[in-house]
Amino acid sequence: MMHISTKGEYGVRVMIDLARYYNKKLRSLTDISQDEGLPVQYLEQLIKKLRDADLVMSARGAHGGYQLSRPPEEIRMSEVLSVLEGALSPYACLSVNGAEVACGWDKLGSCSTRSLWARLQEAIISTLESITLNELVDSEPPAPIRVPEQQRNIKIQL
Amino acid sequence: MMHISTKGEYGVRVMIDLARYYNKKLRSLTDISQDEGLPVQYLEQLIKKLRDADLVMSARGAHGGYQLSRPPEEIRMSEVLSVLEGALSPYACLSVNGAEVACGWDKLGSCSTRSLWARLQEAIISTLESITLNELVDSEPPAPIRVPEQQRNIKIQL
DNA sequence: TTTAATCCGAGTAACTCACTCAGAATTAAT
DNA sequence: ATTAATTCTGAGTGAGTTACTCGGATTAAA
Repeated sequence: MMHISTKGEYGVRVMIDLARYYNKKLRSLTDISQDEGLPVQYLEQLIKKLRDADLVMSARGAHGGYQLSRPPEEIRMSEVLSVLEGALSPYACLSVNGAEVACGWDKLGSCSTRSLWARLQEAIISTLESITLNELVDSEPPAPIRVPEQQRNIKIQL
Repeated sequence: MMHISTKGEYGVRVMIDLARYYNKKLRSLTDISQDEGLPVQYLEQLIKKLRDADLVMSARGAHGGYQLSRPPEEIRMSEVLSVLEGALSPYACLSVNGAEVACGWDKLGSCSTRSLWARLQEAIISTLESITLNELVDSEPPAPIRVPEQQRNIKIQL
């Protein structure tokens, strides 16, 4: 359970990549995809979300690319992940901003599991809010890697 | 993201139901499903996992049913949910018991996101370990409810 | 004008989810 | 002994999600 999808994983990787080059140069998706070993066309979808949420800025045309809209220390992982993966809530009863959504049970006054999900959500959100992008950036940009095709999409069952 | 499935949700509800009747009587699945408003045949699948994990015991035949194997205060939600939903890890790099699984990136020494998922996992597991089943049980068994069919499976998008 | 890039919408194979269906095995009550 | 109530087991399924790909339009530097 509770696994994050490649949207979140790849998106965070992209953000870390951009943080390494913050205030240095624009990064094109082809560069990012080569250095991080991720499929370009899939990244296009992800970075659209990041741009719509104003976490990154883009420049079109030749020698275009992306850069962070804000310094890495002002970008919290809660923001990044909620943009990429949707609400950080483990259950429909609860939403990110505190607004509540009705479900069949709580209308009938019997949502015994609610406090469980509420506490879990609180834990998830507060940890993700406490981590900023610059904490995940190692000073040196590592050498470009190539991940073999077969080693993607690994999942643990039980 | 981070949403739990109905396996987890229903399974926790079943455990809460059984906790209410702990040391009182056996509960049949048809009773549970009627009182909680959940589909019987789906519960059969879920409770099999709970039984295999020795969280509940069963008695077959007429007037059979289920009961908790241990008192509710000795059952942690981390146990229940990992049985129902699989590992509580947000990413394949990390597993519940601390044993590590290789992924394409960390073998190449470039798993920049690892510490993020590690901290998230730590938060999730420690909160779920801190909550025992009896904390979720309200003293009085509530009146049986009937959840209208349409109101299941509600999900928030973004 | 060529080339390199972002943008955009659609399509898709594989998988997961949330169940249902059919029936066998076991036990209590009659 | 028969019936009824229950747990057990395995298989199937429609809808949705995931993790992509494909084809092309748009923009801008060289």
